[in-house]
Amino acid sequence: MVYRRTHQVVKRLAARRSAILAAARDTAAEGGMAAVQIAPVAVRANVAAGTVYRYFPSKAELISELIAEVSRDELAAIRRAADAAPGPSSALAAAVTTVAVHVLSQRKLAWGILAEPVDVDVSVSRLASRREISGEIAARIDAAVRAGHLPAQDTALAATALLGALHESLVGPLAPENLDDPAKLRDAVQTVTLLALRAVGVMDARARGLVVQAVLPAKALVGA
Amino acid sequence: MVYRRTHQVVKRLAARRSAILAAARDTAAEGGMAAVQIAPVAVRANVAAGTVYRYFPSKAELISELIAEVSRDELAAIRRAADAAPGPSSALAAAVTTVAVHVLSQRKLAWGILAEPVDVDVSVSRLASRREISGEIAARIDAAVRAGHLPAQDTALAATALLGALHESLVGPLAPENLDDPAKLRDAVQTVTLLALRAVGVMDARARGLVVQAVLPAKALVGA
DNA sequence: ATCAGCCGTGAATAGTTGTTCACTTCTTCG
DNA sequence: CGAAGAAGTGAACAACTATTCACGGCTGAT
Repeated sequence: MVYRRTHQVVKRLAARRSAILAAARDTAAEGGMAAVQIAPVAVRANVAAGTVYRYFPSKAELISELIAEVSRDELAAIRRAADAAPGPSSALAAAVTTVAVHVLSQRKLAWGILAEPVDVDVSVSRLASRREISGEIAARIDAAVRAGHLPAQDTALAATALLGALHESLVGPLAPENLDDPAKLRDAVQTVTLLALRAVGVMDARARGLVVQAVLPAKALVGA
Repeated sequence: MVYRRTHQVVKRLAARRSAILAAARDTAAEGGMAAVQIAPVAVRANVAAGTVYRYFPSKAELISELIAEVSRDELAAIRRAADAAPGPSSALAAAVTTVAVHVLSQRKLAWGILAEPVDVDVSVSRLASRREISGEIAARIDAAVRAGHLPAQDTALAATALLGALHESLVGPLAPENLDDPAKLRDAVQTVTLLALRAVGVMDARARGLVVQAVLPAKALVGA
């Protein structure tokens, strides 16, 4: 063999792969999943359509990786926020607020990742994505239950319900319109966080306190 | 003119139209929205593919009417259940339970109506459907707030969040598996109803009582 | 009975995109 | 430099279905 992959080439290949994924992500953030078609993504990544297939076996695989990537980022953010909280209830509040802020700051992308119709089958990766996030929330609920802050309950079902509430009310088709206004955005985040905390059994008065504390650090994340 | 539509013909045309819609509904209930293709629906309705287009200008229109029809039924059931309740809080509990029971008893259809990817654009009719149901729930929350049973809140946002929670936890991809078992089904309905009531501010103890009362009549609706 | 006009038909059409592949260009190493 | 092989290209292909439409049969008034 007179040709071997040199380190430089390996790096270039990895960079190109990332560029294609990034192009897909940007496209989805702008125009939703429907806009993520091979040809436009290829153009955006400065490659030919055929090149995309050197890196991803199919469009389904490309989108699956996109979903996985976004999901990873989301999960990391949730963990970071929750781990920084002083107690289990605060951690849960922080986790919920983080999800709310995240989906609001990238609404089209979130909608695409979560629910937008896609012409290829991405159900397994969407399922995995939901499972990860839901599992994390469930763990936080469980911690609060074990600490005696919440009544015993089916934490997995509760976590799923909370995420459904957040997504539907913030990025679903009935989501309020003017969420670009920072004040309205904060109100919406507070409102849904309050709903979520009460849903799992936090007393109204205590929930209101937790919400206020959770929203302060989360606001800083909006830019991230 | 030597031909005019006689009453008999008008009736036959209406019947055929209904048959096509019913075929579409059955198909969706069995195989989801993806299975609702013109050719299979036509076969099921005992007509040719072209005939479908004598009754519906496009597939999008057919599915839109399907969504509207299911939505109408759902709304009627919610109103019936809520109006039969003794007070505003019971009415809200009944409404929530009704939604839960309905989506569970026709999970594939519900998923198709609500969120399943469709190749044609049905966003407007889905939006209308959600608006109707959400509006009804919002009205019930509002009634409970005005009766002093709940704290003041953004009822529209709360209603949307509740529906999101119900749908995601009961028909979403993370919904529990063995909901065919009646006991498990009842547990799931009770759990999510409890979550929903607490979310809007019903005290835990009181919410548990409302749930029990609401689930009794709702169980009878499962067959409907 | 008969004919005008509507209803029903289903094979053919058309438009959309993911995917392929023969060919070109680039990279590595003797 | 030149050969070997990998990466990149993009036009052509394939598959899937909604939609069309020219034709045959049915319905209803005369």
